[in-house]
Amino acid sequence: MQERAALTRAGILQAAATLFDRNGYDGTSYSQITKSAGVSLGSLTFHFASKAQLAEAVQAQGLAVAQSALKVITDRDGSAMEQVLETTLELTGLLQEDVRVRAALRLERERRGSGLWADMWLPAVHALIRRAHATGELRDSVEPEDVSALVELLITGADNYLRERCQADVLCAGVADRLRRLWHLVMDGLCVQQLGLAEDRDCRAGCLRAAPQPASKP
Amino acid sequence: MQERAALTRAGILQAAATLFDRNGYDGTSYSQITKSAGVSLGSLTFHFASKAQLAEAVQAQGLAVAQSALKVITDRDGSAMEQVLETTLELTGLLQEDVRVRAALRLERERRGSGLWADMWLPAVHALIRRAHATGELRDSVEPEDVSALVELLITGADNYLRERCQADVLCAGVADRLRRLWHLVMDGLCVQQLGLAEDRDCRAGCLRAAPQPASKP
Amino acid sequence: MQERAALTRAGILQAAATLFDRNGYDGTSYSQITKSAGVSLGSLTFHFASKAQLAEAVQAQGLAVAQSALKVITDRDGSAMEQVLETTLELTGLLQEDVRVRAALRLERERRGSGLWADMWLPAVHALIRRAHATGELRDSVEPEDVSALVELLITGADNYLRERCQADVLCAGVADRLRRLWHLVMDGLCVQQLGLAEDRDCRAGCLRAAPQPASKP
Amino acid sequence: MQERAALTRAGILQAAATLFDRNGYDGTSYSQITKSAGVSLGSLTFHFASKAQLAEAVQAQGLAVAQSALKVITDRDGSAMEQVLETTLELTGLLQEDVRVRAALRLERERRGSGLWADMWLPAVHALIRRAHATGELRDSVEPEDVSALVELLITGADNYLRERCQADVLCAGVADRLRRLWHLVMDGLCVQQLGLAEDRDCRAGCLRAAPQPASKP
DNA sequence: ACCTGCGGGACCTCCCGTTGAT
DNA sequence: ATCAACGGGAGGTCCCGCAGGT
Repeated sequence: MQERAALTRAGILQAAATLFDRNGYDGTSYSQITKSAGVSLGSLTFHFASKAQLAEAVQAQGLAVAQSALKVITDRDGSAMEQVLETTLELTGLLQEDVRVRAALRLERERRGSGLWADMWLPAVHALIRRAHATGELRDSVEPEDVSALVELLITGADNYLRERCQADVLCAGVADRLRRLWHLVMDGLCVQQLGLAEDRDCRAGCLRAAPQPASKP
Repeated sequence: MQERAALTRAGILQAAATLFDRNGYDGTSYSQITKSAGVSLGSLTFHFASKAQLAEAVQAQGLAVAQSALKVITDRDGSAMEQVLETTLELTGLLQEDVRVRAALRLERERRGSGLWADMWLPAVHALIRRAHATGELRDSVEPEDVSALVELLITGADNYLRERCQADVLCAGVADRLRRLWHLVMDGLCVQQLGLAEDRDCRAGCLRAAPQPASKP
Repeated sequence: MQERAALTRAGILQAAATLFDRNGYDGTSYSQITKSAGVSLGSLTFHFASKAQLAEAVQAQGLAVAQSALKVITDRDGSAMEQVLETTLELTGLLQEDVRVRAALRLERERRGSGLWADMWLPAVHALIRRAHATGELRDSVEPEDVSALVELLITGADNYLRERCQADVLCAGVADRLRRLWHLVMDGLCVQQLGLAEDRDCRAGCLRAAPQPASKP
Repeated sequence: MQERAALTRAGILQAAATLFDRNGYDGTSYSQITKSAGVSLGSLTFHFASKAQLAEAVQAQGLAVAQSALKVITDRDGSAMEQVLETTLELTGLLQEDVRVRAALRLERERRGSGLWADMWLPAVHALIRRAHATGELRDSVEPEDVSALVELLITGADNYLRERCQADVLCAGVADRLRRLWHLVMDGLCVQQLGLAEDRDCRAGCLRAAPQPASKP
């Protein structure tokens, strides 16, 4: 009966992620989660000994989801800055579509949780940027450290931007388009020559069409 | 005896702003506030009937502080984009120094508070940007609406960036410098020619040296 | 400025009586009273040092009102049982019309207040009943003590009956008529021969037509 | 472990009934109840989500107790008015002995609780009275509706009468006797011929001897 | 004498995250 | 994996002083 347990666990995680994303850590109670996941309180505490552990599991799940999505990008070829652009687009796409990722980011912000989120993708992006700097893709006056910081800052800004504009589980194509344009704006401002995103490898095109994540019970 | 009341009220607001900024709305309790402000619970509820009202007062105060600070900038002359740059620098400076402003922004994000923060400064900035676009200060490929959105997004991103790096009431000159560089990075990317900020009118230079706001009791 | 004080005091008493009657002692708060009476909280505590004292004043006022109304009846002539009947009618009339009396009775029930209400009218009624017993107006099998108890019980029952049926400050003629019939029913059951109430001395006829008491602010 | 839960629940109900009966709804606090029932506050809120729900449960319990006690009477034979008399005696007996019934009645009076108490027994009594009227048991001048109203009024009056005279959980035989005499007084006044209550079916005789309900912890 | 603004805590209802017995 | 029980606060109301003005 290991499968049923895993299913229950996943249901709890999904419900918890949805609620944490919407109401935050303090704003989410056990009773809300049990109600939304359709499990008993005992079942919940069996799988997750405490609320903090549950939050950590939600964070870990969100990070894992994002990490595997990013891996696809870094495995492709392309100029360094193009990869940076694609990474940021992928992250904002995830932030828009996947409650698990959104919840992970929100939880990390609300609980003093030693930068796991940034550690996941910033090092790779920073390496790319350094490479871009070395190969002359960036303008001379630009410091690599500043670019990394700027990207990080823009990602968190985009998260809040999405949070204000979009209801939970409602995709807003307009906002997505705007963010995509903003990314190009910033990137082009930083680069010597303009970036173009090849259509055939635009991973986010698919993401913006459908929501592949499992639906949560209301 | 109006003065004592005003003093008490201000003390409560200051303590509440500090705590709201640090721990958020849900994370701040009446007892914490009373302890920090050194007043009784009865006094607190006399001035602010409910926690929500207190939060609104804190928000209003923060907005007022920011608004008056911004007014100084828009009254000066300078090119449109220079004023935009100064405005963003001023806002990030306030976000770094003044708990009241930080608290106001955080509270608005945590409570569905109908965008008062953005309404305070975005319209003016948007007008400046449109003017810059009309006078050819911006690159041709840049849409004014996108620039406004980008600035908004960067401001909220900067807020979170500061929140992670800096403790409350601790000035981090390094972070301030970095943000200043980032602003120039983005602005220069958007503009036809590079912006320079005249030293003699750099309002933020003073802000980054000292914290003029009243200290709160620990 | 004694007059203004008396006026304030009276206003407070009126408001308090209305609220005590409607919501009971525990269900009525200082803030409700001050709001309804249009006075400040300090003014209230100046006139009545504590809530208990205020309640006692309301009780005393209600008793005084009832007492003076009853005095008119006992000064008239008529058979003993006729006077008992008129007294009960008068009391139920007061209970229906006058919040001050209603409040006094309710407060006495809710606070262990040593039977002042009953002491006001029961002795006189008991004396009348003994006289009726002695003069043969009552049936032989009837004990005077039992009749007194019955009347007392019926009065309190009538109070509750009115409280359920009638909204505050709304006169319900139907209920009044019914109570009058009930009184005759019981009295006639106790007496050797039927009682008739002479029209020209029926004090309650007037009471049931109009509400002579001062109106309270809502 | 359903039994322990049921036991705890019953204990809470018993303690709550005792306190509600003595101090009323507003006058009874959670801490009093937990102390008296010997359970923790969490346990209380587990069984009854709110004070209002607890009050409703106490009311429902009291009504159920009274209803089952009345069922015995209506299943016996006897003249209509005899059954009315027995019903009233039974009700006053319950009001004297059983805190659960007393609490139910008091709670209904204090909280605007849509006449469940009266609905429980008044319809049956009213039917009996109509039958008595049809079969000529009542005097001609008596309206059935008035008799029903009179009985209802007397019951609530008796409740208050008992409340003033008797301490909680203290049986006062004298008062019980007096009430019994009063009932005969009123009934005989209404009827053509005197009622007698056969000794062998006097249900209240047993009630006045012992208190069968479970004792509460002080 | 009369009134007010302000402040002080104790207490109440109830929800929360958590743990034992089974 | 569950039912039941546990306390610890949470926000909020309440009744009431007390200094100061008129």
